Amino acid sequence: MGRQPCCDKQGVKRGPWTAEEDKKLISFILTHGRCCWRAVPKLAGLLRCGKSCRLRWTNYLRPDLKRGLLSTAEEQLVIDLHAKLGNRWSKIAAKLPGRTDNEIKNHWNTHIKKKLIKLGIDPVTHEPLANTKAASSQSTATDESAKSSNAKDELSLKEGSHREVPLPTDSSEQSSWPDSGTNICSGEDPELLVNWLSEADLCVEEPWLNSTSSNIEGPLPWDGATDWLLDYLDFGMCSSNSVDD
DNA sequence: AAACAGTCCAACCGCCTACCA
DNA sequence: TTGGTAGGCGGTTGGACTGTT
Repeated sequence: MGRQPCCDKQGVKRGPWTAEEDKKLISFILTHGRCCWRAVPKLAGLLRCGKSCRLRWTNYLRPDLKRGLLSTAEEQLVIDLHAKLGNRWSKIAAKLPGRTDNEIKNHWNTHIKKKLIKLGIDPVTHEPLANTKAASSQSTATDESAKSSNAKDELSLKEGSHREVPLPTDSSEQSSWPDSGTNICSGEDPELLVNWLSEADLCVEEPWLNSTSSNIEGPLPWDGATDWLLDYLDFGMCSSNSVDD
C-alpha cells in the first residue's frame, strides 16, 4: 500500500528558508505553541511541508539554542556519550542543552571523527585503531584500554584540555543550563559536569515557552542570526497571553 | 585574479516507532 | 488486532564559503 509522503510535493517550497518564512513560523509558534506540525504550514501561511517546519524550528529557530562551535568540554562530553550510546544523536543532544542532534552529528562528522582518527582511535568503536601510523606514533602503551584512555586524554590536552579550559562564562553560553545548587556550570569542575549530565535527565522542555513575551528580558539565548526576532518581540508583534497555552 | 579543492552545515530523505480509531 | 497517521531519528546531499595553487 505504501506510505503516504509527509507532504504534497507539488506546491511545496524547498531549499533554504527566507527571513520572511522564519518570521511566519516563529510568529505562529509563539502564538499557538507547537501543535500538529502537519497543520502548521497551512495555518502559518507557509508553502512548506510540516516536516520542514519542524526541522527548521528544532534545528535553527528555537530560542533556547546555543550557537557556535562546541566548547572543549562539550566536545569531550559528546565523545564520552558517543562511546556509550553510539550514533544516537538525539540522545546525545538531550544531554547537551541548547544543542541539536543535527548540530552534534555535523560536528562529529566534520571535526571529532577526524581528530579521533588522527589520534589513532576508531570513531565507531572508540578502540585504538590497529596498525595505524597514528596509533603507533601517538602511543607506545601495550595495554589496549590504557592506550584508549591515553589517546583520549591526549585529545583533551591537544585541544586545550577540558580539565583546564573553563566552560564559556558569558551569559549567552550559559543561558540554557538549568539552575542547580552545585556550581556545575562554573567550569571549575567539568568532571562533575560530565557525571551530572550522565546521571541526570535534564529538563530542557523549552522553559522559555512558559514565559510570556512581556517577561522576556535581557539578551535572548540565540545569536545575531535571528536578531530580527528581538525587534519582533520589542514591537510586541505577539500577544503576551498567547505563548503559554 | 581565477580555478580548483576542501570544509562546513542547513536541509532533505526515508525509515522507524508511538499513538489512535 | 490492525491499519493509518504524525512525529522523530539518523544518514546523506548540495550549495555556500574558505583556503590553496
